[in-house]
Amino acid sequence: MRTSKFPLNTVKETPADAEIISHQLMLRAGLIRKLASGLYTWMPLGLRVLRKVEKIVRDEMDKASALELQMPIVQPAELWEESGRWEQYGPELLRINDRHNRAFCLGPTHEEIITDIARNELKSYKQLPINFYQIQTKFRDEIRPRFGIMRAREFLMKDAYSFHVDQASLQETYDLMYQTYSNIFTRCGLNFRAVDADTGSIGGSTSHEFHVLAAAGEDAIAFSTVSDYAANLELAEAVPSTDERPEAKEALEQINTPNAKTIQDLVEQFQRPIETTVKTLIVAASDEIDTDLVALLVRGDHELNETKAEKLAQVATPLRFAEEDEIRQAIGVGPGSLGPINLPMPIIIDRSVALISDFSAGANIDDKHYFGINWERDLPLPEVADLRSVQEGDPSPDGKGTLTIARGIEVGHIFQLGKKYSTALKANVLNHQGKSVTMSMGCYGIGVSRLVAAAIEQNHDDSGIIWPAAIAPFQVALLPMKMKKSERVQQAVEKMMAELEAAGIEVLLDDRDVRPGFMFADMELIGIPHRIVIGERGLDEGCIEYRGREQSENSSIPLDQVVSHIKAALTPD
RNA sequence: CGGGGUGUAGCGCAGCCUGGUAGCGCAACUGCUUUGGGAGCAGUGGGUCGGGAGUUCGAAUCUCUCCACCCCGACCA
Repeated sequence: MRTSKFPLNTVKETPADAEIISHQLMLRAGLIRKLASGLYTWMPLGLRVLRKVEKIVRDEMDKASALELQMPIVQPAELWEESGRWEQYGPELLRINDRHNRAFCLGPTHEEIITDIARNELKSYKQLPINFYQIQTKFRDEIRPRFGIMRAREFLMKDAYSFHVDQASLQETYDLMYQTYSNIFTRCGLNFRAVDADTGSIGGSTSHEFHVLAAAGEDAIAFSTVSDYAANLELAEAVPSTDERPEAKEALEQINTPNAKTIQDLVEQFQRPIETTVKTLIVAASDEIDTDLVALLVRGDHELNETKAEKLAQVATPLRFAEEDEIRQAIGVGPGSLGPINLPMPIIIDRSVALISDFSAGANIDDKHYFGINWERDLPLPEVADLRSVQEGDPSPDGKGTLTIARGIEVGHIFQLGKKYSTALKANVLNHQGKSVTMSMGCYGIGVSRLVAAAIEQNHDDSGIIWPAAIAPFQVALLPMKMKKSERVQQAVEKMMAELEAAGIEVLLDDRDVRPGFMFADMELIGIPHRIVIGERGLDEGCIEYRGREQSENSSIPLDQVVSHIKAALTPD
């Protein structure tokens, strides 16, 4: 390909409305253009990258014996009513009426459609297991689309759905998909982690998210420094580093603390170690108990994990912190002096709180705190639960190593759906005994367009994108110096171009009549992994100059060795 | 949807407070010179100042209203 036939549309200045680096670079490099909020055109250069990712995904899915099909984007309301999601899904589901005023929606996902296919087409256990997939445009009317292609309303997704006669078969395919996903992200050259995930509202038992590690990630994930353990921060189990509570040494003492409203104040004014302070958080109670409020206690240096708190039977869903006047009414004290002693409501304490002695907390009297509180001596030990978010350096729950916390971009998610949709839509097959059984289902998604943005988040420098080899739009940038003036350069470039293309290498020849610096800057911005410069200077020695996108020095390569050199550079390690 | 912010040439911005012929840089186009890290000079084209209404002799500028877009939160590939 030649730049004269393949306009690059690069821009030097960063568009004002792009916040994160991948969005900025995708606009600057001319990969995408915005049409409206959350809607993007993939320009020719960007589409080449998208297609490469698609090809890798397709390749690995086919290897895993999944079958590609393609379902409609527009879906009839009836199927969604049958699954119950027409009501459930909310405004993210874009609903439309046709000319006959029949209700449809734009597919945000395809469980209903594929389950309808399955119940019509699959009759026998002999046809199972089977795994269908498609790579197709999805539409979700996101509340707030942002970060360009990363959270767009229209996006490209690979979604797969598997059907099974029993759980064991589902587990087998699930494991295969886990491996397939690992292969896909590895081939795309990404640093990723498979993370234990919340099954949330979709239901089912087991679920993993695949996260690309990058600072711009929207999710915090915790993972072990030595093992495969990784979990969403909301879900990572907080394991105390000690398992015995030390002996009580101090006497219980009520202290005047007129200027201490926060843990920070207490630590600074009274030299109490922060690890022996306790935060008392008052939240709304669920209907399961008689009181309106519940107290949750975590150590002063820990953060309450709202997801974990919400899962407690005593706590209202969604979690709601009590207002100051509610607290005053119930306890007769403001939020700055709360503590477990004489607290007129159920108390649930974090595991680590159960393991401290001689700790400090509010006295439930304005401007007073207790120091030297000890469980069982001064008050009974309340219910203990895992309430806090893990922190960097906490022991890994699997007992191997400690936890590191990083941000991740979710590019894949695999679920064991179980029978949620197959039951709702009555998708049954006959089993070995000739009995009708409801099929079990798995579903497996990859955000194909998001993956492109994630790859940039993880691979860029000040000059622009650094594509991982497998998804680069072109493999080699061929840059002639003063081609218009030099017959010799012209001939050498044409010959080189022909040789590289004959060897199956994707070359972008910059045949624009622009200055060298302009070419270099453009090729670095769009992230071509390998660069060949041909000029009079090198030709005198019978050489070209080669530089990898991540290198800072040129190397000279004899003309007749260029193809083999490039081929070697393109071969994965 | 709640909170914050921005709309002026393809992109980045100034002008608005204090109303009076719409400007700068980049990009584009033409010509000449130049050519190993985003060239120089000369010239050219491009604007319903987000839309509507109002105030005024006169509105990019003041008022009202609608719209679009961006950022923070709940959701998710």
